[in-house]
Amino acid sequence: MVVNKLKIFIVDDHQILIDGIESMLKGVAEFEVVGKTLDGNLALDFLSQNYVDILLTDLYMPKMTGMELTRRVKKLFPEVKVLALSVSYDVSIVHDLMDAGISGFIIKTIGRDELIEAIQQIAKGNVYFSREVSNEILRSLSIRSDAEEGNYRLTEREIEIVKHLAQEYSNSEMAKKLCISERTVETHRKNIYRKTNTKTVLGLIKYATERKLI
Amino acid sequence: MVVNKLKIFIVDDHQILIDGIESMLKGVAEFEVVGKTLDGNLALDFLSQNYVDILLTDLYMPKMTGMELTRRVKKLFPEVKVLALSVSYDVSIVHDLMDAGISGFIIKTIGRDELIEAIQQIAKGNVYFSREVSNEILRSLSIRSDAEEGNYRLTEREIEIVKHLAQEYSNSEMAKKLCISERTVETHRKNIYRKTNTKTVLGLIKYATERKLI
DNA sequence: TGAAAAATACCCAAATCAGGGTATTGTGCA
DNA sequence: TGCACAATACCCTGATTTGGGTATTTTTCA
Repeated sequence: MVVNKLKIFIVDDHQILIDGIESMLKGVAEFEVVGKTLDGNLALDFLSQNYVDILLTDLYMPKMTGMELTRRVKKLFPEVKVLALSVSYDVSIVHDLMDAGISGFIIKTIGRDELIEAIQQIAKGNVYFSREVSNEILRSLSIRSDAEEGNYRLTEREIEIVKHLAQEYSNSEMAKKLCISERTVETHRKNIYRKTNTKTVLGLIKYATERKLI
Repeated sequence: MVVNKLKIFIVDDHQILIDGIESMLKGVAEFEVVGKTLDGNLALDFLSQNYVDILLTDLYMPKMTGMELTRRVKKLFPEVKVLALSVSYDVSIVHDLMDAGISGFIIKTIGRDELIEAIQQIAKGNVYFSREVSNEILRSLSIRSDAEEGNYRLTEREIEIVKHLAQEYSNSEMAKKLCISERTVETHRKNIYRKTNTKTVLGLIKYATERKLI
């Protein structure tokens, strides 16, 4: 009995990676690369005309990011499973990707066996994350709970203040720009320092940057 | 008359990229991929036993960086030409790479034609840089001259102060740590601000980070 | 060796920030 | 309707930073 092959479509703005992926998948009888493009829009065009099981996409692409592409694909063709491929494992993006409906996330240090395993897993309906990615997710969760046990979330206004601080505004400049009293700015700053457990602008900016608040 | 083929060796910790490169070079009659490894040390072993024209190496690799590999290769086998491949074009590294004896630097957005062109050029003894890389080099040169026309270089001591500032030391803490008077720290800070044309710690750290001073 | 640059140190005043309060108003949610 | 929270604002004090000087010693280099 001949099983239907898994139809795979590849999107990556790097030709070299498309070639690499294709080359890795070439020997696998159950896979079939049905198409590949350098650009998300062309991928959407293809999907509207052809059946595809798995979309393998890069995350960082100039015209349309992998995130954007995932959102559109899941909206228009929810049955297509999306596997993201990235050079780095930036955890902050993973949460958004999962919201977008991604099935897996692998990084480019991946070898042939892991790539095949990842595709097989998500074809079965499971999710697949590279070890490095899942470790990082766990780590970030622990950081987040640390931060939340001692402290609180910043309000929108407070984040606005942080952004201005990052742009080297002084209290009085911010007061003018935001049309509030300098006292108010001072209060926000105090509350921000207390909540984030920081003491200097630089420390705060580091905190905010690590947590992608700004 | 049959011309000798160009012998190419590939080093990259990503199997996927090795496959991609190999796949791109496959159709070119004048090239021959004589070997490939995931690790710089194995590349050195190979070079000691085999003739190679061009070594194509990734820059960011865990065990031995492309920079380190380039240095060793040029020391042991100066006739081998090295072409670096990188995801990003961090200019600060290019200068060091050229010191190390690199012949070219291409980024991974490269297509098949440009890859072939790059290899042909450096085989002839020319240097080859991706357009993005050479643009960035020119840009960084202009920044550098801007900085130098209005200002001066920071001294070693001043850079030490900047590093401490980046770690959120206060003047008095630095004075203690460095065993100097707080007045001295203040003076250094003033001089640093004047030279860098900044006014706050945050601005200074941004300045220093952009210029890779710290 | 002599000049220039770097590192050190001090004085002073103004500006800014940090940290401790309290209080009023509006908004959203239970 | 009332509570919680966010945003606003003010008071006060002490610490710290910024910015203007000058000056001495040590290092570096031509």
